[in-house]
Amino acid sequence: MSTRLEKKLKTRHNLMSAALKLVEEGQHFSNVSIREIAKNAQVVPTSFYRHFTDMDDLGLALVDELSLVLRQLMRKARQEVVNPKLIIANSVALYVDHVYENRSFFVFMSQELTGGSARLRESIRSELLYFANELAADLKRLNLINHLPLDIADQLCLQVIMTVAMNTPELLDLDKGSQALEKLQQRMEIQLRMVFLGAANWSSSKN
Amino acid sequence: MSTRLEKKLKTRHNLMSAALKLVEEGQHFSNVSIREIAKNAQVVPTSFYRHFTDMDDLGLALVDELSLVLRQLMRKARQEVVNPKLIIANSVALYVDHVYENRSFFVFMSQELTGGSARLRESIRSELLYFANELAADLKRLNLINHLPLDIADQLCLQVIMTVAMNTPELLDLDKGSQALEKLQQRMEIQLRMVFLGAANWSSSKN
DNA sequence: ATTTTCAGTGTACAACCGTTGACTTAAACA
DNA sequence: TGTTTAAGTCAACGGTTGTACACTGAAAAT
Repeated sequence: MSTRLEKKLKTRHNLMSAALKLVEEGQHFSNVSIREIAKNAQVVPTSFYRHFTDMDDLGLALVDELSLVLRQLMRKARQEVVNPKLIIANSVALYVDHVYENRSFFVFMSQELTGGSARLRESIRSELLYFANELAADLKRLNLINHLPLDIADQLCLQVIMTVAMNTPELLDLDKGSQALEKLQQRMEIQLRMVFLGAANWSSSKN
Repeated sequence: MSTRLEKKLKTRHNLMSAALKLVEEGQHFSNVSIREIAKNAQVVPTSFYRHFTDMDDLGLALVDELSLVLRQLMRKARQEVVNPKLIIANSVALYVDHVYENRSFFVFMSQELTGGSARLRESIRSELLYFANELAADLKRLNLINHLPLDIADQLCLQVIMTVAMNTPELLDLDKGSQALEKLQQRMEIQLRMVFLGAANWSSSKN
């Protein structure tokens, strides 16, 4: 009924999902045990080693999946070509939605960006950097930052990504319909607008 | 030779230092065990409970000490009243120095800002918020942001703090004299200048 | 049809964990 | 001087951990 490879991949996926689930439930990734993961994946503990050498190994695999989640977000954003006037507010709303839809991934990312092993941190950072470059390409394509010097445009996009990432841990602590979330969302919009405004006025300043 | 209270406080301090040391050595705070801390503090494990009910309790005590470290930074910054033209570059350099001088605290703060228990996270966030308000008061006193609307000034200061905090994890991964550190420092300066520039041009924009 | 491969099983062990309760002993107190 | 207080000790518990090793059984390869 199912090939061996299919079964293996399925178990692998179950292990990763189990880890993610435990992280989403509040545990720190470095505190999740192999046995706990195996139990949640309905597999005996030693089976873990058939798929990953290490928890770090599993973490890196999760980062890879994370990149898919980010790419998916990018695609959603591209489809919603809107009035440039509202692009910031819309993008923030889109992001917030995406975070709630893929909560566990963003919990994992936020945690490991600052707390994980050196390799995991590095891995996530380079993922964000890649994402920033994608954003830069998109904004250029939409003629939104063409008037800026190239290095300033890149810097701007990196800062946008970092600003969003920086607000994510707090975002993850708030309930979906809450007033606090509304406030945070507004704050993100203001921060982004400030950054854009700063970039726009960069050349005209005496730097 | 020494009062009972002195001895107690000393042991308490040893426990906190031991925890901090283990965190600095690469472990995540939530992964540090009471026994390990006790061993490093040259005390029997059960002695831990004479001082803290919990690891969370110890964590909150560390946040309190952290606030002292931040206040100390603020004081240093106030003494260095410099040419406003260079204030950003100087402040960044000052901050970087302070981070290297109090490495373990900033490792702890970075970790727990995103990864710790809900209470710890909240505690550190409010610490940063307090710090942002202090900064706002100082900048107003120096007539550096007096021309801005009050809410924008506050928003600016919060964003400055968040920008610095956001870059700290990466800062902690770099060696003191390295070229990568130099680059990061420059990036922080640019980011801060962008934010200031954005705030300065806020009113004149159509918001 | 027979052999090989290998994902998943089961057992086992030594190390570590948090926390308990009863104890010692020296400083603080009356 | 005698009594109280409480920081630090000690032994012990039940539970969890990572991982080694030998195994099974069905899919894949021959």
